[in-house]
Amino acid sequence: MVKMDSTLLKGLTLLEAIVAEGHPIGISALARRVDLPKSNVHRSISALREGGYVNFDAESRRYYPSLKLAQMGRRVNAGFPFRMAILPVLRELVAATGESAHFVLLDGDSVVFVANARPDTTVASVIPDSLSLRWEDTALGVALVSALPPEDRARLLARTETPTIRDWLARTERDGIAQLPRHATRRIFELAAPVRSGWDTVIGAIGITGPSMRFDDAKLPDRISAVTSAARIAFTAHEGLSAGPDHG
Amino acid sequence: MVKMDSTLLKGLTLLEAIVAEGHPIGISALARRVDLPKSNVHRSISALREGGYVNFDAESRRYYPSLKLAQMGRRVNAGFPFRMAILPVLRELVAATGESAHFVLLDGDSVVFVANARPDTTVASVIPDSLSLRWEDTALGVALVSALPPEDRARLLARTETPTIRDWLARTERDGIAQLPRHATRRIFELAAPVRSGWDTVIGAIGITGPSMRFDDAKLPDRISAVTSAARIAFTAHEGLSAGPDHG
DNA sequence: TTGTTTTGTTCTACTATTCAGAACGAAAAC
DNA sequence: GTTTTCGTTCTGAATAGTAGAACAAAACAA
Repeated sequence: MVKMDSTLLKGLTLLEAIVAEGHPIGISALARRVDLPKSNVHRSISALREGGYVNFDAESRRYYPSLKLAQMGRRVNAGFPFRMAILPVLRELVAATGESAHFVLLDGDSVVFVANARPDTTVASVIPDSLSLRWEDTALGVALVSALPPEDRARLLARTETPTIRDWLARTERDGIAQLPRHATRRIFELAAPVRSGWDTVIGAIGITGPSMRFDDAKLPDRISAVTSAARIAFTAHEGLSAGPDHG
Repeated sequence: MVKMDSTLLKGLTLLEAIVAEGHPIGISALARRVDLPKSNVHRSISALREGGYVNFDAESRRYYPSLKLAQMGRRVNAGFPFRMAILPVLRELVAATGESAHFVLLDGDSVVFVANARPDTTVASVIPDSLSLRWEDTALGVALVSALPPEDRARLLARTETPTIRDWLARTERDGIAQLPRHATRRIFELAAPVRSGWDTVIGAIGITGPSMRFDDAKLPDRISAVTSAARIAFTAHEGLSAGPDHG
């Protein structure tokens, strides 16, 4: 076993617990949640406070996360290696199709929108960076999962209740592209393909979205080829990058 | 002096350094940056890795932040007490003016967009949550700074090079509202007022933005009164909340 | 190639820090 | 008024982090 700072790990777990709580929480409740002595939590939280990661509501004597994490999160996303590499590809996809382009990564049961590019023209629906969506709720997610190794795909499938998802997955695997002419709740269409690294492991998905009214059968072949070619060049053009995150 | 986990604090500083770097970085460079022994950094970074906060690029043997922080950041922002309290006020402002409404907090030399609301209609420019902008680049920031205690304002002014900013600040202080008919780079107008707590300390700024073409002198008085009244009710309506973050 | 420097990683004895439970007054709840 | 829960401080004992040396593997220079 590798040596490491257990104190640091415990503190981070504590921070996660505070974040997960979603509202200000007191020492005792927190100690119960993470199963640690009160005095211990009290000391650790002092460090988090000193570091500026949590605020203290003096009136209710409760702790809640400060905005520091939110700002660090933005920086992380902005400088994420994948993002830097993928952005030019997305811009090209926007130029080719005139629609918004997106790149997503899998994280647990969700897809995270790591990078987005949109046309200069006015758009109705905007996807913010690092938005997290259930994979089965978007073509990007379906495209990604369709290309996963069987065991991983099975594990994800076991946890979903969407009845038609298996058909959609099968169609996507056959065509190499996930199509969604009209999103269930948002009035948009989606077109997405998995992105593979040089060794054929899936690392994400790339795709475009736009108003459903622009889901035109005549334009479809061109758009499909634009998306698939974007997926192809996505990482062959940037081989210098590593195989990806080793977590998640 | 209060007792606290110094290991945790050191680890967080390390994490901050990795995030600040903006690109993958090795152990030695990192150790130099934070002025700590290599072996020390190595051990701490193992914990960060175990926690899923940093990834390891095996090829270059360099470390970079994972997307975990980005996702935690989103959660933090979504559940931030200020945000919850201010959102209804913003929605009302949107209803009254038909333009996008925003609430910002000061953080260092920047304003952070903590909460945003926008009309149902299509909008060209969208401000994402927790966007960070230099205060002098937006009317929201000018409104906030104009209401700061003299010493704080002077400190911020000393660090800016924008020549016309003093005039703008003076006008804002006189009128109680910051106006910007046309943004320097983006084609929008801005209208903003400082938000004070019950004890007359500034805690943020509230305002609206929209296309410059809609900066109509006839509508201006109504919009100004809408913004100022929103600033007034912003925190009298939510006295239950504490005075705010104790950091920043 | 060869030699030199820098890198990431492991090991160690020393020491400082965290641990866990008890104890406390102050609020809340009953 | 009593009991429970709360946040906080205090301990000795035990553990975990410290800093420097040592190492092989890369990267660099000549």
